[in-house]
Amino acid sequence: MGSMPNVPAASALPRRDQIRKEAARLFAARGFLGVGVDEIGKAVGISGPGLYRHFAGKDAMLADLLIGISERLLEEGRRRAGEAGGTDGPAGALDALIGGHVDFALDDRDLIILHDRELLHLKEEDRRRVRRLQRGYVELWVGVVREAFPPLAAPDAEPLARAAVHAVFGLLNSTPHSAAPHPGQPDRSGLPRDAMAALLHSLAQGAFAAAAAGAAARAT
Amino acid sequence: MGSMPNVPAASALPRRDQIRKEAARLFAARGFLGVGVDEIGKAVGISGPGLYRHFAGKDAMLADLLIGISERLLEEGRRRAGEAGGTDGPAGALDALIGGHVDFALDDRDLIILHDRELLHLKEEDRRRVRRLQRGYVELWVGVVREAFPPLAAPDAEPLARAAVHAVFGLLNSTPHSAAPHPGQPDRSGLPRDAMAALLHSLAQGAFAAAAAGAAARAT
DNA sequence: CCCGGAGGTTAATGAGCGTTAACTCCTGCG
DNA sequence: CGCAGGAGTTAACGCTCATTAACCTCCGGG
Repeated sequence: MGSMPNVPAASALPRRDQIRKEAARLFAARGFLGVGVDEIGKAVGISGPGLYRHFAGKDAMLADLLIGISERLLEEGRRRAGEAGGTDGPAGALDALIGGHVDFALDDRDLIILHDRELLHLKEEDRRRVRRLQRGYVELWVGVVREAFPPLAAPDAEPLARAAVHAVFGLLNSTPHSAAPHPGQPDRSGLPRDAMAALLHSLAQGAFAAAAAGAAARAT
Repeated sequence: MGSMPNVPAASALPRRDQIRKEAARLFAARGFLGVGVDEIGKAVGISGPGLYRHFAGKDAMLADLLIGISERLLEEGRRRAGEAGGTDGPAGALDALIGGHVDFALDDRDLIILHDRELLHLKEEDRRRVRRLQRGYVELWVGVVREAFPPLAAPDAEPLARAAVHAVFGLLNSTPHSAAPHPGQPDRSGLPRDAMAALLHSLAQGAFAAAAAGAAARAT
């Protein structure tokens, strides 16, 4: 049990991580139900049921991916918001949240796609777990946004803030759609990565600002 | 062939439309590959292969849905933008486009979900057709947005404008995620429909305004 | 030296599912 | 009346696919 597994150093990644990566790519490209285990096996150089030495089943792979990304999002979000919030106040915290999510959307496109596309193929228990993590992430954002934009801090503006956060997630997660299907990680529709990141950042901030302005106007 | 089909008047909808509606609902809820033809049949009161009297196959149902919504989006978009653009200029045209898309997202949630979730399950030919329609729709928006926001009209700001449009689509199409899975069409997370529509409208405008401001700043 | 377990392999199993075949049943029309 | 054809039904076929079984092969530590 405790024996150190000899690292082949040929693949740089442990088998399990290699499977994760390829499975994510395939699931994102053709959907969870659209890819067979043989295909995933072939992608990592073993074939078919050999995967069952590493995962309990196809469902388990998806669960692992979705739980993993949900945890990372929440954890990183808390960390960044906490750090930036301490030094730069709520506005800085929101900036940090946006920046973190943009990085995720640009660098882990496959997982972002799966994150809200394949949730329904999880078994009840795993689904609940992922949803709890997602809810926590949303709450984190809602709190920060309401601190950063006072008009949204009014008690009856809470549903508004929450809906705005959901909508901005949709905005930030849209990058997969504006990019080519599966090439490695090239620049997208003519925009270099940094320009895209800056654009998404601006769009998100502009959206929140507009929501706050609307709420302020409605509050008379 | 030309015989008028007797309308039973019990279902109000022709069989074909009834199938379309139920299929859209089921596909949106569980994914194209996740629902069987027997299930669709049961949803419309006939069972299993009876569907083949109305559609050539399961693929044909999905193709019908995706082509239909893509055509309606483009057609309605052109109509609204044309009308509003004539009287209220580019800003009015953009407003009309946003309003139209918001209506779609709120009233035809199932189709909006399918629209960018299940495109890959179409046969090459149908997929190309849908993509051509989608591209036309995007171009319509890009043109209007660039007219409405002069800083985006600069030649080198074109990729920026296109990316912004994609992102705003993501924002507007996000409503499915912030709502309950499948109940009829109730109010969503506490927000009445009109408030949600107004919010989405504000968010979209704020996002575009921010993109334009960013482009103006970058142009020195 | 051996032997135990990690990591694979191929073959078999069994369920699910899209589609087709072969029959009804009803209804409007000539 | 008779019959053509639209609309359904159930049964059967064929294929895919996740999972399991049975078997093999290294390799590191007692």
